[in-house]
Order: sequence, then C-alpha cells, then structure tokens
Amino acid sequence: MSSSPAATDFGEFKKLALLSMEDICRDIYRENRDTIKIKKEHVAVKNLALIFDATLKLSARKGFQAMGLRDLCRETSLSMGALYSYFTGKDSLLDIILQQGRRIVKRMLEEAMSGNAGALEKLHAAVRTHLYLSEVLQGWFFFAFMETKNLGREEQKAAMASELYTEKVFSDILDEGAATGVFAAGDSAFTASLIKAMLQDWYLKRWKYRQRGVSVELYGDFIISAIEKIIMGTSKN
Amino acid sequence: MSSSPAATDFGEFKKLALLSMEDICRDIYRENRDTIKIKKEHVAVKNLALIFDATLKLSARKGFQAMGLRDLCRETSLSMGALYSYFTGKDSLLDIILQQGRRIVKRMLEEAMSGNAGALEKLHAAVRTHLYLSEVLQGWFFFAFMETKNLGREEQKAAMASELYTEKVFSDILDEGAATGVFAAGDSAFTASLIKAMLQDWYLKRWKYRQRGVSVELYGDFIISAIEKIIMGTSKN
DNA sequence: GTCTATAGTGCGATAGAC
DNA sequence: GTCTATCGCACTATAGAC
Repeated sequence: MSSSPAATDFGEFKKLALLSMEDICRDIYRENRDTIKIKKEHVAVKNLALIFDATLKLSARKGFQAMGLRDLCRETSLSMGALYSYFTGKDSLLDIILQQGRRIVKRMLEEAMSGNAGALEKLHAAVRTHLYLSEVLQGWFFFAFMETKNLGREEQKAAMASELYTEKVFSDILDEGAATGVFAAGDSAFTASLIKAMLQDWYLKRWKYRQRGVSVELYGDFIISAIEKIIMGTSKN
Repeated sequence: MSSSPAATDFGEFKKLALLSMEDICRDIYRENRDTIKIKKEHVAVKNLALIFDATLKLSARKGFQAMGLRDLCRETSLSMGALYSYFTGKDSLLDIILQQGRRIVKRMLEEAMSGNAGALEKLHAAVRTHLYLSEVLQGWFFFAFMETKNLGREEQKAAMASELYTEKVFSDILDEGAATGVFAAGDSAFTASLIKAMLQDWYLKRWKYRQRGVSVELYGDFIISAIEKIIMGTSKN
C-alpha cells in the first residue's frame, strides 16, 4: 500500500483521500504559521478542519458571501474572537480553502496517473480518479465552482489555469491513443471538454443522481462507456 | 416564415428570441401592475428591461448577494427611490428575473419542438434550440444556475422541476428513437443527463470556448456528432 | 416619476478581560 | 486560547421634497 496509484474501487480510494486530507490540513497550518495565532499544532489543525468543513456546509446552502461569520460561530461552536485567531479576514478564509483543495486535487491526480501504461488504461484511471475525488470532496468541488467568480483576478486566473490543466491531461491521453491507433482520430481538445463536462455534472447535480439511486461507481461505468463510444466510434456492447 | 419553429441558423434564431423578450417584459409588467408603481407602460417596460440587464451583468461578476442596490443605481442611472418603484425588495427582483427567464425558455422550447417528425429530427431541433437559447440568454442561464441555490424552498423546487422537465424532453425523444429503431437501445435517462451536461457547459464555461474561437454553431455540430455516436454506437465520420 | 436624505439593521473586525 | 463587548461601516428600505 506504499503507493497505490489508481484505486478503481471507490471504498479504497476514499481511505486514501481522507488520509491525504489530514496531511493537507497540517501543511496549511505550517505554511500559515505567521498569520495563524494558535501555537499548539494539534489544536490548530483540529479547529482548522472544523472551520473548513463548516464553511463548505454553510456556503453550499447560501453561498460564501451570504454566510455570516456569526453563522460560522454557531456551526463551529467558536466565538468571533477565536475564529479570527485562525485567519486574518473572511477573504483570506476563502483563499485558504481554495488553495487547500487545489493542492489535494493536484496531488491525487498526479499519484493516480503514474504507472499506467496504455492510453486506454490512463483514460480509465484519470476519469475514475477525478470522479471519485469529486465524490469524496464534493463540498469543495461545488464550493470552488460557485465561488471562483467572486475572487480577485489573480485567484481567478489560477482557477482557469486549473481547468485548462485538467483538460490537457485528458487531451494528451486522447492524442496518445490516436497516435498509437487505440482511439479514432478526432478533435481531442473538444472531446476533453466533453469529458470534463460529464465529470462536472456529478458534483454539480448530485441531488439528481442521488434521487435516482445512481452510485458513483455506476456513474463512472456510464460515462466511460459513453466516452469510449465517442472516441472509438464503435459500440462496445 | 409565419411560424418558424426550429431555426437551425443561429442568426435567424436570435431575431426570434429578441422579439420574444420584448413581449415577455410587457407580460411581466402587466402581471405585476399591483406592485409596480409606474403607470405609463412604455416607461415601465423600458426601465424593467434596463434593470434586468444590469442585474444580470453585475451578478455575473460578484453574484446577486454581493451586488448592492447602489451598484444597480450606478449601472441603470436610476436612484434608489426610483428602483423601488419597480420592485418591492431585492428578493422580489430575483424572483421576477427567474420567473421571466423560465417563461422564455418554456415558450421557445415548445415552439421549437412542434412540427418535427422523426426522432433524429426532433433530437437535432431540441439540442440546437436549447443551445442557441442559452447563447442568446447566456446571462440569464448563468444567473439562474448560480442563484437558484440561494432561493426559498418553493422556488428551488421549481428550478429542479425545470431541470427534470428538460431532461424528460430529451429522454422521450431517445425512447421514441429506440422504439422506431433509429437509435440503439440504452439508458435514455442517463443519456439525457449527458446531453444536458454538454449543453450546460456552453453557458457555464463560455470563456473557454470564446478563447478557442468556437462558435455556437460549431459547438452544436460537435455535440450532435458526439450524441449520435453515443446513441447509435457507430461513427458517422 | 424621480430625486435626496435618512432611518434602522446587521455585518466584519478589534480590544481587552479572563 | 477563547471569550464578550463594541466600533464603524455598508447595506436595504422608506419618507418626503420636487
């Protein structure tokens, strides 16, 4: 289990990701030690995680702007004063959360992509990793999508770059597959956009799939089948 | 051209939709005459359109919550007092805009679907109409997507119903095509979700396609080709 | 029909006790 | 490390002049 790159089983994937989140919270604390007034690491890490979770939960209902810091106090059982020991202002809280999430996504995607040989194998690994990640971190993915437009121009560009980076991961795989003759040739950039759109629907409209009783693994089967029909131009049936 | 249900040419479609928007603004005024304090119809309709446009523009940048009514004053060149002659409060402004948009979408979709014979024809008409509509009313589609979650439970249910209704339009077409042997049999509800996701990407990520110089007509060609590969299980090339 | 001026409320942020 | 109390500000909404 020292390096388990692409877990196609969701249960296993979940464990990996949750472990990873502990590390990330610790990283965040260590990097922002100058602005975070709390000195005991175990207290700080515990409460940071609490604050992040509460923020995602409250923002999902009303949006980050509409969420008051007093709402956050109630949800975390911390006072205004205590909250301000963990961040310098509401805006910086937003930045930290987005930064944290992007780091997890990057780390997990890179781990997943390493050690897959063929284009088809890579495609499966990339789709399933992205999908399962968006399931484990559904709150964050939704939050990032909704709140990105309210950011400063710098952070906004970072988000756009992230979108295009992910898309390039997919279009590179498609190009490789076309070159080796595994996939039919086509507009790989456009197909990559379609793949992203399909992945996005899972975390933007999860209520719909939950209502229908569609599991994340089944959704993965579905879209992989659809993607293969698009890029192979032939039914697998 | 007395009734031109499915305009596959975007230029023509645009004219139809813009004409329709005038009507809608007038309808809105007449229906809300009790709450709108302005008595001269031509003044009211002109300023209502001004207010709606400004709201969509400002909300696109910071979100409806973060948009202050003073921002709206600046953008419309109206005073606070004047604004409050057109709606009873910020929340009702939100309701009116969403209501207005849903009405246009419903009207245009119904017109477009009438008078198409085969399943493939219907599919093309439905996809192109939805896509072109989301281009003409991009501001509204984006707004509706972003602000729906901030609404009361009633309005939220209306939005979910609208999502499922549109999806049923597509899954019905897919079922018909499967029954008549035009399409391969498959999970029509799931395929309809994929179609919706593809259509959604156009108005949620339009910056991306603009950056790449993809026109709305080209995007339509692309996704129709992809959809056909999924439902026919064979390449059209 | 539109304006300016202002009431009233709730926010983000901070100071200082414990 | 966490609390309570409070400041200053920006917001929505309204009243009344023109």
